[in-house]
Amino acid sequence: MEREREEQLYRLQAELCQVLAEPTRLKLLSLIGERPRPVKELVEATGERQAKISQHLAIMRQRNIVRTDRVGTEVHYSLTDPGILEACRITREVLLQQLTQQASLAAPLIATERV
Amino acid sequence: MEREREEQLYRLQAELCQVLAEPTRLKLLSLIGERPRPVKELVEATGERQAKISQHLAIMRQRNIVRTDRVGTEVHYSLTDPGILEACRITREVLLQQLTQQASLAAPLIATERV
DNA sequence: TTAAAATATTCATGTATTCGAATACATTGT
DNA sequence: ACAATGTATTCGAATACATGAATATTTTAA
Repeated sequence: MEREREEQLYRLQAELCQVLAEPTRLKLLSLIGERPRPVKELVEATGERQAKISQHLAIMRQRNIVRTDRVGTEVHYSLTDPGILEACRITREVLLQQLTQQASLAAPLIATERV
Repeated sequence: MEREREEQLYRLQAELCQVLAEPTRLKLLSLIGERPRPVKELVEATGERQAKISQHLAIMRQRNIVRTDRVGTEVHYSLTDPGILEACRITREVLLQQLTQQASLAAPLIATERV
């Protein structure tokens, strides 16, 4: 039963990470993280089609990552838990670490330009 | 061009998160994070089939999340960058936050046992 | 050199995800 | 009530992903 519970947690954690596993959603989280935003603004800022943005927002709503409130005809999106930004930040950091590491591996090869 | 670069980064970040978006891989990262481990041990600890573990390890190898070195017939896996553990930790934390929040929302409903 | 142990790969298949296109829904102002 | 604006949903197609089964590869020890 303890095992079962642990697996359940890993499954949920994976689902959470799945939300972060899409470039458009990462961009949206970053934008919404700065301040609450109407969909219109998100569409504009990303340059993506409205339907696409709406779909991604729907996914994040379902996961309770974002919340909405209406302001007239607009729907404003904000983060349910700003902690998600930390997750974004860390993954970005790990990525950059990876990239610089790869770059420093590649540098000598580029410098000598030999195989 | 700046735009292009930013999109590229989001794409890579998403790919990194994709690695974290699978329960078995999260479990594996946790195990490997404790100390380097031979595949055998990972198979045993997870209770999953060897092929499955090997496939997930292959994915993480391709993404440079883990590295290997042979010790006799065994292949020992270790983390390339322990920073990835931070990412796991944060996402787990956000998840738990979410769960307790939902629980506290549900509690009054359960207490009164009414619809 | 062969057997055994440990690990990796390939292939087939079912399932999930993403996206565009079209359309529906909701709110406000007239 | 209607038009306009802003947002959401549905559907189909393409693609990606996870998994089991079978098989291959590598290393050691005999």
